[in-house]
Amino acid sequence: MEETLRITRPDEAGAKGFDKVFAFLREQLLNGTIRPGDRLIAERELAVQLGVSRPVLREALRALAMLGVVEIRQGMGTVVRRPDVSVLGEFFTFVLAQQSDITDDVMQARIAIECQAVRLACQRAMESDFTRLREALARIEATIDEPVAGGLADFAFHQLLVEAAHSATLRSVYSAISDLLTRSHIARREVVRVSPEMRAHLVEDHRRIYIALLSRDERQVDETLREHFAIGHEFRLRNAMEAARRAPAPQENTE
Amino acid sequence: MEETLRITRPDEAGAKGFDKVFAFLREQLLNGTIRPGDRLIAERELAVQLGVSRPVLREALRALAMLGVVEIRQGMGTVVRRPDVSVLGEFFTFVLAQQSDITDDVMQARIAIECQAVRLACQRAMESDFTRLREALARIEATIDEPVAGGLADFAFHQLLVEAAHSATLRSVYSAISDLLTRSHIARREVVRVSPEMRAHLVEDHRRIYIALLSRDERQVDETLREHFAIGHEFRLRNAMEAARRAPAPQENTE
DNA sequence: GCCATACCGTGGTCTTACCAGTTGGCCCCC
DNA sequence: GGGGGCCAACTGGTAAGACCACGGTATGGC
Repeated sequence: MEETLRITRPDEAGAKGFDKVFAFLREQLLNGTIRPGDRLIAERELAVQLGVSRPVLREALRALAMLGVVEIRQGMGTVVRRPDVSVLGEFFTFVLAQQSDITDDVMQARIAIECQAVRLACQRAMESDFTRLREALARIEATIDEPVAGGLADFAFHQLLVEAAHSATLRSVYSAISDLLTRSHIARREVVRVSPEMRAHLVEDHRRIYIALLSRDERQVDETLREHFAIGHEFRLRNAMEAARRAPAPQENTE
Repeated sequence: MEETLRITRPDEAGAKGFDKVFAFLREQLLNGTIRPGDRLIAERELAVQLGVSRPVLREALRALAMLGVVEIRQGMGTVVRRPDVSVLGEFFTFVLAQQSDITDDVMQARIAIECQAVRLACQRAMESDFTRLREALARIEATIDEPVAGGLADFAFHQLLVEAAHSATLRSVYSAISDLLTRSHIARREVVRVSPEMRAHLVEDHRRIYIALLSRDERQVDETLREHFAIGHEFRLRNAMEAARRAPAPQENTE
């Protein structure tokens, strides 16, 4: 599999050019050799040190900038950033532009994170978490008749569930995922009205989750949450069928 | 805010160079003017048409490639891709890498993904998935005495569990996470030996997961998997305490 | 008719030069 | 002596032209 190895082995790994540079920087960033806030050395010098031309180095830097790992500013230099979820906006825009059916798949990841989060929350949730959850519950109840505000309240509640786990990783992954789901909701805002029975059910459903979390029983809260998602899914399917002729449009305000 | 507009307005929007090119391609892609599967015109010609140099155009193309929107292949040309969630893996790798005490926290995300994956797998797993799981199981058994190979076999099994869910999103997130965990394992490879009783248990534990998946009972397979993780966690803690004086070093080969 | 080779188009890279913001120091003027 | 403006030396941003490496295709010999 090893191809005829090059005579002019430049310096290190088999990769060359862009791949080499990208891999190098990636490694430095992941290893912590280069840390957020650091300022990279100048492009010209860095290019020499890595044994590549400046354009190639710039390609790699642009790629990293696209991932939000570094920030390039003219005259200032290139500094390492701590990437946050804001970068995902660019990406999700492209994803949603072409495949709208991805939401179902992403939803699976959301359920995964959220269910694990509530389990963790059973161990780690503090009084302040419960307080905020109660407030969110009240807001869900108060905005039950408003499609937009109701959806936001709903989302806020679930967000707080994840916060209660006090896990930075779960929080990061979840926010990225929920960002995508939120965008898709907004994108297809040909709102299907929420039936009155459904509204009452929504409040009760979230309250049950809250109660389950209060008991700090991992299994119970997990299952309660899964039921909530299952019902939301079923409801979404029903709506999709009813409104099948104008668009495959779910509504917002279900979970 | 509009700065003193340039006399040499090149052609269109206020942006110039990279930004102009990126915005142009972005627009074309989102508008559907360029669709997935299409092949972009050659770099040289495209650069001329856009009124920029080739390196700049290449920077933009690399950026898009990083987002998974296009795929650049030497000799073939640049083709538009249907972006999928696989890009998230690259992103999460960077995001999660820079949170301080990764492993424990990331492990929670891993459990989250894997447990959801096996649940989905209960619905979607095909015969081929089971076949590969059986093979992985055999490999675990065969390499039970080899620390490195054993760890790989262990990892492969869990990887296959996620594959069986047939969810691109779960797969992407999982690969990013497991990549990080693998790194941390390698980083602290002052291997603590796996006790003999533990070895026998390992094989049996994975077999139980496989059996549970065979039954396609979501609850059961979820719980079996969680037990597996819990035992691995406990074992890791015990080892950490035993070897407390030289480093907080878990071993590889537990889960 | 088949296979090997040369050709052509593609991305991949290098080189060199110059343009454009930022910064900081130096000098001149007040 | 102090303050403000100018200039120089950074930094990244862009341009042009050449060449290399890879893939497919066409064309030649066999």
